[in-house]
Amino acid sequence: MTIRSKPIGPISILDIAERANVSPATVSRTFNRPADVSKATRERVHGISRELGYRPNASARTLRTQRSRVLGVILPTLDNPVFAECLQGIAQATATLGFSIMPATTDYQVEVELEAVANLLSLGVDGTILVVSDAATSRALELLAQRHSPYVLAYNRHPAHPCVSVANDTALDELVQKLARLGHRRIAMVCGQLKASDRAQQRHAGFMAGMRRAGLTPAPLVEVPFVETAIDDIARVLLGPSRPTALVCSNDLIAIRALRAAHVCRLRVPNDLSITGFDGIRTGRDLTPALSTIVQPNNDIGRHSVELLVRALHEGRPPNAAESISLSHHFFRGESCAHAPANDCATS
Amino acid sequence: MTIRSKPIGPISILDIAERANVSPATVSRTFNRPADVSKATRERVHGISRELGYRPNASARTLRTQRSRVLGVILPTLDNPVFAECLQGIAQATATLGFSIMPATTDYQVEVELEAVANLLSLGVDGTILVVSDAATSRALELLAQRHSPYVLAYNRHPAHPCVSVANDTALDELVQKLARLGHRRIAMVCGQLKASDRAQQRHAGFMAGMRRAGLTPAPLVEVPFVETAIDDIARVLLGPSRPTALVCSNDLIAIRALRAAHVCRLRVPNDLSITGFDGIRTGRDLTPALSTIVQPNNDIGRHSVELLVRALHEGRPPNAAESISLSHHFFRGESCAHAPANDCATS
DNA sequence: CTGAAAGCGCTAACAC
DNA sequence: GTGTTAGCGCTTTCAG
Repeated sequence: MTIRSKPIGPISILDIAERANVSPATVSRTFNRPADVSKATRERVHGISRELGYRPNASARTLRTQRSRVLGVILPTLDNPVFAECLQGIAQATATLGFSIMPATTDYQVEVELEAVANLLSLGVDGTILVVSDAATSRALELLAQRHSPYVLAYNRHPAHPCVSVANDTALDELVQKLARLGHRRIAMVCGQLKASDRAQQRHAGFMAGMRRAGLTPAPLVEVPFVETAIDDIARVLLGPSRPTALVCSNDLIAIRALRAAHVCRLRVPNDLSITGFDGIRTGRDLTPALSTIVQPNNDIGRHSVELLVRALHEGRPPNAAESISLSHHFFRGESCAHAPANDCATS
Repeated sequence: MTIRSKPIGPISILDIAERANVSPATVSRTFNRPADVSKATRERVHGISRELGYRPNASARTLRTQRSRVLGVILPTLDNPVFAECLQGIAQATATLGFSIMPATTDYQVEVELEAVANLLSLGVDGTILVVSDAATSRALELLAQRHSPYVLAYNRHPAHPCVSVANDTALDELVQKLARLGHRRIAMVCGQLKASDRAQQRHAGFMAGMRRAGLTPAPLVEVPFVETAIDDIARVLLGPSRPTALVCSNDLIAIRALRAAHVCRLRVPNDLSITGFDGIRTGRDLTPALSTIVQPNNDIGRHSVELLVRALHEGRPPNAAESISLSHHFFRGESCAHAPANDCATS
């Protein structure tokens, strides 16, 4: 039960060295290259260390070696389960590999992204995993590059950077084809602030391409800037003229609010209206109707980001764009998506 | 657009000192006690630092001062939005106060809690915010105490420790009274593994007290150990003999699955069955039916934990149990909760 | 108001 | 296989 009552002040390598009758260097070796130490001393040192609960001081080690075994993580917000699930994956993978993480959230503000990177740099992280608003114009990435600090983008997808992501555009194109095959003709896309997210832009581009390919005219884009008003904004569209038969939402949080908006408007989902999301957050599967969505492996996106970054670090180099990982997505057809209503189903 | 192309290797205090024609000590003072430096040199030093993008090396500073301005955070999992929302609050508050965080997740395993604390200690955190399985028996807390490392518990509620939490037991007692007033007689509680969470135990205790106070006999406790089987487990109860008219769930994630279970069993919520949760996660409000739940201020729990901890640190002492903060909860009556079905409503 | 010097705890040459 | 030594970048007495 008790953990040992000996040590009061922080224990240092010198304390261990003294008690083990060896030099501090040998203690250091015992931890860093156990093979270079005789079995006898190794066991003695380990024994004493365990007894006193000694762990090498990370700051001193970092200062000396210039490596911290800490990864910075920059995310828009943890209030969106997508990023929380991803961070969970990052936390698990880093723990396995003996790394720690220092996360910061930006609330989608680019100035905060830059500040966060500067901060992480001074904290001495070995590398950074980040989700930026727009990879093409990010000053945060610029700073990282200028400082030659290794990084991996998660969710963002850009040919000039190492990224772990899914094919946002393809996914939406495919989705539109599926909806078209279900008889939908009036399909509207709903998204948050387009300029705050390159993913949303890519998804929108895929949507437009898909509509074109299906020979359909897209309904006007519905932008819902704030969560507070999202339900009202969507309801307004649903009550307007020539209401869509399908709402394609740029993420699951919006899709869930669209579900609510449909309810408010007394529309049945999926009988009167089909709704789809994007992200595959866990909760979506437990909803009624179960949310149809393009599932991306959020935990794995985190995991792979860590693995890609750490692999490069071990090889003493930054990850590069050519190593980008494209993870596969899939469409989960939940109950929120079905055939277009009969009277709307102009199967030409 | 460009961020400056000068510096290649990491810039140190010496570089700044040289260019500013002052000693390193003066540069240090400029950052740490600006008042002790003449306005002229201060501005010169700041100018050059900004120009070169210099930021003091955190490891060196930590090693020297024995303070890192980093807080450790230990949470069960980020897959539960409760903790993700809380971490968001922690991240925001720490950023405001000039601290950084190092989170770790435990997946509710006590050995992992202990390991995480040991790890954070060697990383030199100034303090730790944690959610443990059981505050009364936590070895992680024991280690923290033995090392005199400041900490604050979030969500846990125990008289011997500094905690930021809500009155779990009271909340459930009150809830039961509300349900009784709505005519419910057969009320069952549903929770995860009781032994993995002292909150769940407290909520259960409050439930039992409330039932007693209302003169009701509680239906057998429904324990749903795994998320994978939760819906089936709950459905089984709903299909069994003398089905409850109300399901009181120990958290929102379980409540959402209970909603699903009701649907599977072709029960209408709230007409045939009332369901309540606990936590007040954001998504609950957007569901249909909107989830009735005991709302706790997750973001604020994080914020206050940080503030309590940092205040104590500034005063050079650990937070103590007497400073514990009890935040207020409230019952949000969403559409998932209503009067008991008429035929079951034995208003004596 | 500013400088010189010591040292936080650790690791990595380099000797032995 | 082990010890000696220097120094990572910074802050902090202590002088001046």
